[in-house]
Amino acid sequence: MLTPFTQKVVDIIKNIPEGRVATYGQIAALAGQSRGARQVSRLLHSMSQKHKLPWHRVVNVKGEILLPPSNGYELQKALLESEGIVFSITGTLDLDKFQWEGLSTFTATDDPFS
DNA sequence: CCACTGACTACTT
DNA sequence: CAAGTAGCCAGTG
Repeated sequence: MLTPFTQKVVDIIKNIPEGRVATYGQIAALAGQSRGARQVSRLLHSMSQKHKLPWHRVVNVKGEILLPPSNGYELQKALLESEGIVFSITGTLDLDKFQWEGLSTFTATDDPFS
């Protein structure tokens, strides 16, 4: 049995639109845990396999990939670039441009079904 | 059930 | 600006 928090995190991640990214802390906050960033990361690890989550759209608050080059960094970077995300020379991406607002400012923009 | 671990973040030095 | 510290809490054995 998983907690409601977990369910919500999964749902939120599944709702991240292509070409956008969200931070762990942001997702945690949307799920009701303003301090649950670490749990989000854990959930990503555990649930992504079972729920087929777009874990590559989740980055840290600096807009950079956390994973070490030997464990998926390049994969995530490639996936994000294929969705339109552009990385700067420092290996980070522009959160000002690509960070998902989380259903607040977008609302009807990318919600054709709902 | 208890203890350990961890794709984090914010604050402080 | 870089490094250190504390808080957070669900999964797994």
